[in-house]
Amino acid sequence: MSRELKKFDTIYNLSYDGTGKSNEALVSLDDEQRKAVLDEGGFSIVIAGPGSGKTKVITYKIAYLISKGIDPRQILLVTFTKAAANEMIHRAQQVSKNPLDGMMAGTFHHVCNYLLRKYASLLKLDPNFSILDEEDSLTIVKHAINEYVERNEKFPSPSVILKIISLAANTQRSVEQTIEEDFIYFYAFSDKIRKIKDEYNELKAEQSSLDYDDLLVYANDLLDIQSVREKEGSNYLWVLVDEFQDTNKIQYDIVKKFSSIHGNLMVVGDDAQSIYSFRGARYENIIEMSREKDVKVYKIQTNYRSTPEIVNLVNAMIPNNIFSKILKTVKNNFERPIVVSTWDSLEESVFVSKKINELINSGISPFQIAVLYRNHSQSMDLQIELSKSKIPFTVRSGVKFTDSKHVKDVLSFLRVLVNPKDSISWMRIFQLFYGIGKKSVEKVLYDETFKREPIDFVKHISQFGDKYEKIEEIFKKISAEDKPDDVLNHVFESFYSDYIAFTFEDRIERQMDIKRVIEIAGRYKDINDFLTDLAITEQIDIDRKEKDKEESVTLTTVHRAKGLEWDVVFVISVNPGDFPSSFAISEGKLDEEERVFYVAITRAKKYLFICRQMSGSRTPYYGNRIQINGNKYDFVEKIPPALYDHWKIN
DNA sequence: GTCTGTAATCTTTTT
DNA sequence: GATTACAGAC
Repeated sequence: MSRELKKFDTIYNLSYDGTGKSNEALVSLDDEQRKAVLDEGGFSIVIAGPGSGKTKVITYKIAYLISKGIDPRQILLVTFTKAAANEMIHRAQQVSKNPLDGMMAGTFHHVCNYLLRKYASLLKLDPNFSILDEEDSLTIVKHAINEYVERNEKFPSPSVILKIISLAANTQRSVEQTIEEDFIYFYAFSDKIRKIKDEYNELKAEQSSLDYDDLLVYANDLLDIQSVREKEGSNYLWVLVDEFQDTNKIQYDIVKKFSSIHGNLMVVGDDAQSIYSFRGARYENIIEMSREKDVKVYKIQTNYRSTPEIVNLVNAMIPNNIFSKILKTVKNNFERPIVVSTWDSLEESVFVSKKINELINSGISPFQIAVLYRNHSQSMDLQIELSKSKIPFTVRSGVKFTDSKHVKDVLSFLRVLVNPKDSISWMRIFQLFYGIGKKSVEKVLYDETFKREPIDFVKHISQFGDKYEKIEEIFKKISAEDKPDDVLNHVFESFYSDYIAFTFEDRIERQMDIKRVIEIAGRYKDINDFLTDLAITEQIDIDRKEKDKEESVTLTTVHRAKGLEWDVVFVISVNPGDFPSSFAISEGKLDEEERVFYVAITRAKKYLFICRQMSGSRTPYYGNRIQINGNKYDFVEKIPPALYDHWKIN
């Protein structure tokens, strides 16, 4: 492990202005934070409790490195979302007053995508590959299933198959091993599922398409090539990884390879906040790494976010406390968290909505209020209630805008232009035209000439019949070299606008959506850049302006609330079966649910309301309603009663 | 072969 | 509640 940095014995070296005279920046860090920032190299882990200034540590770390003369291009920052990366760069820039141009920062998917486009030829990949979302992947899996599974044969559903294939990739295990360890119930199907996976991979290769997992898998393979690892690895003198508790096996491997040359790696995370095990995340990565040789472990455990009352409750609920953390608090006493019991979901919605109204009237900004829930459907009643009360709200969970049919339809045109082999998109396009259904699509897709030169072929596709005329017309006017918004504009004006008007009830909204897509596309010169960003950047806000967001209450799943904070937080539907989910109860995966709950309650700065329904959980799908009284899966039962006030609403 | 209306099925979390 | 499968009309 090389130590490229000199040891610095004073804290005066980091400055706002880069002159080395002011120590203002470092003084604003506490002792725990400062130790982590001043770490001089090698492997280190920062165990960061919620609200302990983790972002601050990373941003100061970056500023510190830059003040030592390290080129921003020598730093690789991997974060959980693109938004987090942007935020950190922005703040690091403010601290250091130095531009951070050229710094590599983004999610694993961003970093891997970058590598793959750059070195595609080494893996015999088309650099213009499409990125498949879950729906696309599922479509292909279904095709693969048809190859091996008889009609009416009893078999796990396509989405389960995809889940198994995906988990296997993320944990770098074989399908058989994955089934044995995590899906034992499907043991009898192991052989067929492996065949389906092979077929699925072949189909993707034929279409030059990669799914989300492939981005990681191929990038990891790429870094196994010595020349690539050495070239990329020596680019990065420092590697920083945020939310390390949510990295999975393959991501951990990628990190190791990136830092294999210089050996300066700092990971930041909190094992108690690991909530992505369904895609292979292992908080054990932190523990494993902490046991490696020469690793330094820093703990930052002072909570700057929440009131002492909230921190007390949080401390009582820390899951799998391996590093025996206990949060310290710095804020003044305020109010105790409140457990609110209502009869059912409707009553709960009415309560939350009324309370929000009160809080807003007392001067709290709607922007500082959030409602968190375990799954999206739990927000439906509340959405209705908030609308009735005319309380503005923004929903972060649910179907992503870019997943809606109309948006995917128009994007398909862009996708086939850059990657003509993308038959998933061709299918979508063809079926938009009246009179073309599944059978016709197959006929075209299997046509030899089409297979060879799809784009040229569609310019004469009307020889297949009159119903193809419109397609021919459109493709004569658009090309891969055009700007993305020009292509979309043409598609929209020449037919898709009419298609919407003819097909959908909510035509105006959908047409507006497409216009907004075109507007966003206008920020890009290159079609592929635009498509890639849409595919792997978490949220493209489409229907709301920044100003609207500031004036509205946030509704979100706990998963999407990661890293965020609000003055007022309502956690709703904390009923056994809802939260923790019935799924987790039946699978015996309660520890992860506890961590999700922990993440939820640690988002609150001043007011925390934990809402539960006495009528029991509303998950009829899994059979019996689960009674709440005395239930061992009841989170509220686990909180010492002295730490909260109880309100009973009726 | 395609379109359309209705019945059946499934429902966690996300890049 | 949303997607999918199926049946029957064109």
